[in-house]
Amino acid sequence: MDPTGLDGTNMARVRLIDVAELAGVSMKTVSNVVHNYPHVAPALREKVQAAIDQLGYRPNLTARRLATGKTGMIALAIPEIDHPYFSELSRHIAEEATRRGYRVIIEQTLSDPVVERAVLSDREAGLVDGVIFHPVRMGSLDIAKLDAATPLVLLGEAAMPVMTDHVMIDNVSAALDATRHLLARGCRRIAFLGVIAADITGSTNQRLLGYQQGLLEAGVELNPELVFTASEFTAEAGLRSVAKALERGVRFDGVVCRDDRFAIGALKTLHDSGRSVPGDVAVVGWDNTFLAAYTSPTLTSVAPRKTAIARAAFDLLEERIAGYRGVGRHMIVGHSLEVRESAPLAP
Amino acid sequence: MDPTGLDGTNMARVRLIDVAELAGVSMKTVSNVVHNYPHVAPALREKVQAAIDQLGYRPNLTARRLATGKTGMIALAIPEIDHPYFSELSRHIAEEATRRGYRVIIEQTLSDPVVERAVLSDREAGLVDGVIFHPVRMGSLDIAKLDAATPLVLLGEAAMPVMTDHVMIDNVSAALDATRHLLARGCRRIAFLGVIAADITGSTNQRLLGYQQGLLEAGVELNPELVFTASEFTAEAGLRSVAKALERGVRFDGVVCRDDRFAIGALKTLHDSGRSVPGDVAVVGWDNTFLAAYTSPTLTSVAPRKTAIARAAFDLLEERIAGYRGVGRHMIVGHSLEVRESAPLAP
DNA sequence: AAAGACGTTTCTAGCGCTGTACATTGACGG
DNA sequence: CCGTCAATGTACAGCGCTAGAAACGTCTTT
Repeated sequence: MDPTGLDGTNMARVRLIDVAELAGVSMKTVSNVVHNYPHVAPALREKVQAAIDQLGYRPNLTARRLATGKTGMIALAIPEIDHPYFSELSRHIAEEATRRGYRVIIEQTLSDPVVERAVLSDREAGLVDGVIFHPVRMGSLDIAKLDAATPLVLLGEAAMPVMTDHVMIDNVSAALDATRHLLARGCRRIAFLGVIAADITGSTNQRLLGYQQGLLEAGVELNPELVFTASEFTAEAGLRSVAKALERGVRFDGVVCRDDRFAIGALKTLHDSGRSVPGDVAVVGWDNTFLAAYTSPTLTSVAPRKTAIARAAFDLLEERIAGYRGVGRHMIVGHSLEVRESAPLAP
Repeated sequence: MDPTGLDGTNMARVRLIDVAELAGVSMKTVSNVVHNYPHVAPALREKVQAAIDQLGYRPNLTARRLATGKTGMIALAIPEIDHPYFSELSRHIAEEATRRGYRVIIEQTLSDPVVERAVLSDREAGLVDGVIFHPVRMGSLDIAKLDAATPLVLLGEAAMPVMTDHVMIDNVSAALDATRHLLARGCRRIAFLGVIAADITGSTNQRLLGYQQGLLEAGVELNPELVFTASEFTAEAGLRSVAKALERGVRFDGVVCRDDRFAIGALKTLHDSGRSVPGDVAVVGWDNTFLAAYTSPTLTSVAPRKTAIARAAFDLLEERIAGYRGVGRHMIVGHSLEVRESAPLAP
């Protein structure tokens, strides 16, 4: 390796000490200038700054981290980066992170329990100051067992260990809102899409609960045949699920979907089968991803306040980073129903 | 700070030396075990491993980085995380990264030149081993000027400095394919959506070029009125652009869209105005994001091979990381036309 | 039995930065 | 004229890990 960089292969990095020598001061003084420490004589500060500029010095963040013990990074662990809900959430998290001076490492778990476990183990590796994690397969117990020192905030409803901070929306009440909305339109045979056999996340159950509550309070009888099941969380599966129901001759005039992707699948089947939305069937989605605004018809959707989720998650995380060690806080973030064409306001 | 962790506030991290002491060996031996160095006596290895397990030791990655000079991280800088194309690309990059043992820091530039510049400066901060960057506002010159030591690979067509590696698809030929496809269906009045006034990226121009070539070779006259302009890169803007053309009475039987979002906007306007797709107008999108499969009708779309882009970018980046300092390589990645309902094969 | 040869383990100097402890200076009051 | 204090600077010991050099057996070889 040629530290002179003459051969262009290994331009030696400029270090603090190089700047110090050029400026004729100590490392600490340079460091003080870099950090805008107030008690540096103006003349010296100028001289040091000149040396920094001349050499093009940039502090080595890794070294800084080792010295300070802070990494300035947080990990965001989500099932899939390119799921619209998660990519939109990621964006809000990324923006909040920038605002608060953190960088974000994205970890894609693909809902793989092994990966989920690995993500949590990383907490201990000194890589990040904290982790925001949306678990799918790990339960409360699994998470509680890995009681690492690194702050952790959970998203979603899959697991809610007592000791861990948590941010979520009130799924029951949101599903209730969606169901009431359809009821107010006059729908009486309202379906729920969909239950998934292998679903370990609590979300679906809570949403189903809200849906049932809604029917109950309107005096509409629960009809098991109207609870559709799907094989997996994809638009395709939602499409098939609705198609099968239609084949079976199940009749319904409204659908609450646990997911925009299901809703998109539903819209497509309904459209392909010649039904009109919302004329024949009103459809409500969930997550209010940007897709909802561009389907035909546009999609009424339950809208979790993603910005608020990001902010709340960071609030909790930063308190943990600052040293809070108390019991887990469970934070409920607001939601609304974004009303569009697939289920407009009551006529 | 209480290193005993008795107060529960600052559980001391287990360090290499702690393990070494417990096992009664040197740090290096523990390190050898951790790294699976072959020449460690089985008995010792076992003893050390036991100590590691007992203490729950996990190496401090920051320290390792400082010692080795490798961070094992790469930065991915993209305009928007939640743009479907970029979120899908991110996923492929993330998976390729995992495969090759890297972690990914996501930087969202929001197409802000200041942020773009900052991202490139980070290259020098020793934070990452390399950067994969999809520039929008920075030109070749700007990028070339910041000749940092950290490896860089560019994506997209906005800037192509001679010295920098580059991965892209052949936009001209892809647009040509799309146009030919419509021509083969019998379309003769084919529109292009859309040109953006403030567009600094070369992509649109290249796509426009391919579109024009296609018309030319089919002997169809170019009609400036069929080149639609949009105010920004959103579905909404695409929608308005097509709506305005319809209002003006512009007639067309096909549209090549430079972007799936534009295509979605187009589909929506056409649908709302009572036109049938592909009956009255055939539509081709671009990027083949997952949206394309779930619109009604489904969307025929130019499909860059995102997996190949991710792989190529990493190939180039790893060569740079390994020490390659030659001129920039410009890698063309394949594409295809994913044919769906909005523009089916010729009847 | 001495000398190599080799496999195994220890020693230790960094990696670049931070922060504490300490030294120096000059201003100011008594 | 000395002591005190605040304002500035310097020196240097870590942060936890890596990796090359050196040391230490142990086993052959002569």
